Amino acid sequence: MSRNRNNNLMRGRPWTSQRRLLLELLRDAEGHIDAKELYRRASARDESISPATVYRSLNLFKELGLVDEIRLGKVRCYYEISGLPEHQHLVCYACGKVIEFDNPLVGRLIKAVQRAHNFNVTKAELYLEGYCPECEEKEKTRSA
Amino acid sequence: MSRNRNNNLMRGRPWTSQRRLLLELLRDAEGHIDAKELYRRASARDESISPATVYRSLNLFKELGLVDEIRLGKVRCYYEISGLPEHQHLVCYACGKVIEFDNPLVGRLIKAVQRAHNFNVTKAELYLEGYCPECEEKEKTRSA
DNA sequence: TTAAGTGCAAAGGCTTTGCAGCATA
DNA sequence: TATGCTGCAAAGCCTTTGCACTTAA
Repeated sequence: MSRNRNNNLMRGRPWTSQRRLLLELLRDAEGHIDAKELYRRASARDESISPATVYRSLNLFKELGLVDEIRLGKVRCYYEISGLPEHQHLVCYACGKVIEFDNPLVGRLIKAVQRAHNFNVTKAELYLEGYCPECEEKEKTRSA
Repeated sequence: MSRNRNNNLMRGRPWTSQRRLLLELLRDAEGHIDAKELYRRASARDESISPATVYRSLNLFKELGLVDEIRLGKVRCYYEISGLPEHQHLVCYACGKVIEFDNPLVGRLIKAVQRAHNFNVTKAELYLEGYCPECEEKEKTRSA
């Protein structure tokens, strides 16, 4: 069963040990992880794996719709398994903390834009940046 | 007056010819422009300007809040003058076309998140990706 | 068996940095 | 005059690519 499922996932492409490992790590990551960190974790389990394979696999996974690419904060690129419950990102400009949130307005917004521009929207990413309560407090203290 | 205004913009930092040129080009760009393109346009007017200056200036402008950094499509980084009317981006995955739109729901969404997480939100970016009407049509034709 | 994937190392882009000279304030 | 900016060139990062070897199907 797992075999069939993975064949489907890969749409006929070879199901290699590297791909299995990378997909497993992406699943375990629960949230976003960047290519560098993914390579680091993969190396820990298979020390011969190369960065090239990580990048090639991520591009393949993206193409197959297995992962979504997300850009957060300082132009870093993160990946996460597709099909996780939709969520959006709120990033603290000062400390870099990332909060994932979800709000029903996002869905309504997507539908509205979809209708207005006749676009077939396949991906939505809302990125909010600002200061978290703690950093906001520090900021105030410092300027006072 | 222009002198005072620019001194304020720069918060005491020197108002150099390069910075003046770059800010002028950013203003003329009307929308987003990436560092590479900005360098190209700057070179046309001052052939001795260096990429290093462009990057250094963009970082400074960002720091001073004069421009916003925006990530679109294939992890490219764009800049635009702050304070333009807020707008969001809709990108066609197939042809790369970028549509800027605006929707009042965005404002409501920001306020809701702001309240829910007690964040001082300073920037909001909504990125929608999908297929524009033309590419959607081609896609259908091809698979039929 | 054979098409496809992998590791390695090198090349490519974009961005940052060190340094000596130059310009703004 | 004295910070601070600039150009240049080199270094740094991250990502992609060419090639010979290996592996899944």
